Amino acid sequence: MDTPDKTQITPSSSLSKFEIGCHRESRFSVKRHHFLAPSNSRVLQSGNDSNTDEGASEAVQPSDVYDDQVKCDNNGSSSRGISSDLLDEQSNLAIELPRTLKYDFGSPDCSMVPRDEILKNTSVEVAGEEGSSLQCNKDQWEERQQSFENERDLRKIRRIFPSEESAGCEWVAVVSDVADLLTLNSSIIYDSTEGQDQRNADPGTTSFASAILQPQDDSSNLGNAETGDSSGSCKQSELADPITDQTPAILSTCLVDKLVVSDSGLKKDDKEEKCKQSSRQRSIRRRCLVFEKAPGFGLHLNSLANTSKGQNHLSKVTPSPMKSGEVPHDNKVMVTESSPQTPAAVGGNEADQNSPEKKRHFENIDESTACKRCNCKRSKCLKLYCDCFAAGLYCIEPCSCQDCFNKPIHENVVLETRRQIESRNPLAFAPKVIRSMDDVSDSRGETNKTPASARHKRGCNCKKSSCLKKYCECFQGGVGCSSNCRCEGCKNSFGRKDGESFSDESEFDAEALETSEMKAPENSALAVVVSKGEEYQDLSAPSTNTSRLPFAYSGKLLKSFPHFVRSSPQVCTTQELDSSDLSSCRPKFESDLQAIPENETPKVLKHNCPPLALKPTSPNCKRVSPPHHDCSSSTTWHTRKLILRSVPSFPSFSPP
DNA sequence: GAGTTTGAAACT
DNA sequence: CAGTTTCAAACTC
Repeated sequence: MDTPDKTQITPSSSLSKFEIGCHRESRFSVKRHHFLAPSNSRVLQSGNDSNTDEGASEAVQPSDVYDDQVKCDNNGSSSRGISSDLLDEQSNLAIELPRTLKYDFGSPDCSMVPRDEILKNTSVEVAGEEGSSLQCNKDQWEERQQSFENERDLRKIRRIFPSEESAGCEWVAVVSDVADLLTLNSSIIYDSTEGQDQRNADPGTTSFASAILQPQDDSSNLGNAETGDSSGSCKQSELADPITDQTPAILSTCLVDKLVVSDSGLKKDDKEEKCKQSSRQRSIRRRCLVFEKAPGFGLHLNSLANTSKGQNHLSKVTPSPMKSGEVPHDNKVMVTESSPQTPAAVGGNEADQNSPEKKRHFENIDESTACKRCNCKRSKCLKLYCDCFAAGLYCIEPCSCQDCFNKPIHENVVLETRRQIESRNPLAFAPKVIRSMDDVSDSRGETNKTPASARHKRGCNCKKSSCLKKYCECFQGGVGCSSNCRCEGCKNSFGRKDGESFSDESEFDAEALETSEMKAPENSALAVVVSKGEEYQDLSAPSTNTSRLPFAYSGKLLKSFPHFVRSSPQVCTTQELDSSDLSSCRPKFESDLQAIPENETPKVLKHNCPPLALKPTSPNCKRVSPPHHDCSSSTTWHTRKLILRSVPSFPSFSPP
């Protein structure tokens, strides 16, 4: 039998430890995924050498993770397969144990003494009976699943679990509390974790997240089906603890376990069933995590613009449907995420929303447009031609691109390409549209109707479209043209640039605007940065500032949310933001959002934090409101939040 | 769905 | 920096 030796485990153990401190969300997801892989057996051997830092980095290498991910996917033994019905109870146990052990073990500050004991016991038993092989391929894994010895191991493990449940209640509760804290108030995340969270969105995280999404369609469905009617509590945990999904696996796991453990009324069989469900639920959680991460990058309209006109702002933020790996939970997740404080917002239709079809119906989203996806054929999605790439997002299955390299598995290529592009144009990946409250009264004397004087970063160069079609980036972004534009015959309904005038203002309003409303910003692929005061004011007072953009972001759709790619960090304080020169400053501002120095409160937060409204008080409170008037604010806000947390510079592996 | 138009991005 | 080419989205039919 293939049993990893402890030396191999060691790194993992120390790794987990490290991860908890520095890369909670993502790393954990990564690890967990690992565990689901056939080769996860090695985890079982996680010995006590948690002190061994050596090799930790190696184990943490995103590339490694991705590689594993790829392997898993390729050999058909993805987490999906394991977490699904294919495995019996024992399998689930075998899988869960490592996961639990690892995290528990690695968690330095987690009061899991009981589990340490368990770990030791488990480690000894499992490792002792099994061989010392370092590798465990699928076949071996399967064989192992069938072996009597393995069953015996599992039985032993099972014997451990019961006591663990009770013994672990304490730490579970602790962790769960933490998770709750994380969930209850997004702002706490910043306050309490500061630098840590900043690292959450390292490339590895997002990349990995992206990677794990695709193969989970089945499990997704499974989970959906199961949670849809059988585990209301589970769903609640997901809905009520959106952040938890991003939190370390231990948190998620704990929560799940908590559900089981806390349910004293359950019989053993019920608990076992719960246990199985837990593993499946974890799969769901991973997906959730993915989605949370996905929209993290920048305020691209890809993410913002697609808010529904209707009541359903929640759904608007819904990540685009994942192709084959479709994750029906995406909507739910996003909803949860977008309005963590308002479960009621979704609670009412929770069950219904779990159904993709019903959710879509609920969302009232045009399927065909709800998911914007690229269709690159020759750029390999590694050029700005690609909307996904340009938006700092990974392509996902819904994309129809060919020879796409903009995927997590090609992370290095993507990052390198991005680096090169940024070297040429530091603002290449910066949001294209800047919105500033201060800019309301256009000092340039432009006849602009765009609320809050949103402006395209570079301006357009339209010649024939009269800036009335989506060919025009200004129009597409729902902003008026400015002096930065070199357009000819500008008739931008959002505001024409200098020197351009409408022969008939009424015509403008009635026709151009109407046309705009029908076509423009719905699927805007442009990125938007809300700067300075408006960032908050506009958000909190959606109906006022956006009056001029009746349709600006009322688009029904949301571009898909391929996973964002970390953007290079830039530094800029909001103080540097001068309303008169937002264009030049924007990048810096953006960087504040995207790249928060580790262990340091982002300046943007220090200076503008107030509003940061990081403390959404009401579900309906419109925090960030891109132009659309609907309630997507909370969602948008969430996006902002994610940005702050998830666009860190390269993670620092230096211990705190 | 195929073909055309358009303008940004990339290239020279 | 300007001109040209490439590219993919937007648009039209």
